[in-house]
Amino acid sequence: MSEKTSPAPAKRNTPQKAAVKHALSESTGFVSAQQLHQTLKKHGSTIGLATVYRTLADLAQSGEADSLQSKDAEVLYRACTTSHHHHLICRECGLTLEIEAQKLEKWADEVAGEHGFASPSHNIDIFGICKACQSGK
Amino acid sequence: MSEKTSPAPAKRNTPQKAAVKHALSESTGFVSAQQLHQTLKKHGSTIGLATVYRTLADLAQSGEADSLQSKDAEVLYRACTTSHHHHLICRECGLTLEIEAQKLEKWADEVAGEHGFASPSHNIDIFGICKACQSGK
DNA sequence: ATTGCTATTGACAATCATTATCAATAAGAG
DNA sequence: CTCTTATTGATAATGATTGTCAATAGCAAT
Repeated sequence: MSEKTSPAPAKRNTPQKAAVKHALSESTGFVSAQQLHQTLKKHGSTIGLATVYRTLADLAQSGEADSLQSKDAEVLYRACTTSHHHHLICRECGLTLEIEAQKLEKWADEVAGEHGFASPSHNIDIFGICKACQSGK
Repeated sequence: MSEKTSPAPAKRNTPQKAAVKHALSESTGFVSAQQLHQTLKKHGSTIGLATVYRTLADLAQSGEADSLQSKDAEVLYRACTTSHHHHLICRECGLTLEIEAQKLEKWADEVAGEHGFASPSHNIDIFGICKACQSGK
């Protein structure tokens, strides 16, 4: 051990990362790493599956993407604005709308505080069947 | 095919199911199927892992247990009252408190309705560090 | 209490998403 | 251009969950 606590990895820009970002921004709803990998390959990319996973994890950590768990125990990602928000997701087609809810943020933090919980965070997602899927069916 | 849509499986009462229910009710927070299986075996049970999974899935479906996905992509279960509610969960020790929030239920359904989404449902969980874990640390 | 039907069980194999490994490659600084 | 090392990609490994299937055991009828 020398002195610093963080070795400062020094990130590099690669065409793979750009490709993942682009593919993610193209998607309308939440997509899995597997799906994204398929899409990328379909478009001619030779990107590796592991790289897609790594890049998505990075994006999620840096706040450039949102992630949530599907029923099937897979993680879904979606490009997003950096501000905090929640989602209204169609169970049929995956259409996703971003929802702002200052009241909720406040409510959640209050509930945590009332019970003596520190560092509150929360998970709020609403699901339903969107208009298109209701009529189209 | 005869006439009914559902062959009505006709559930049976077995000591295994009772054991799982009991073990689940003993747990204070959320536990995984794997954990529960370990616990049961530690107490002398010879129950199979698959049976634990099956029983938990049944309990979750019948509303006798709540389930949620952990970060590690595993499903956690917890015995609960049959009424709808949410959770305040300690990230450290797993301590879980049930939260009632009529306002929230209403809010979620309204948001869905405003955007034309039918059959609304939601996923709301609050996380934090409980008092004990804050001081004990 | 005994019998018969079949839901249930448990050991094990099979899936499937995700992560770790590691040699080869290619950013980016000098 | 050269060197350092972050990054990549093919593949193996992991780990939770589900499927398979013969053996077992509820439970309703006898």
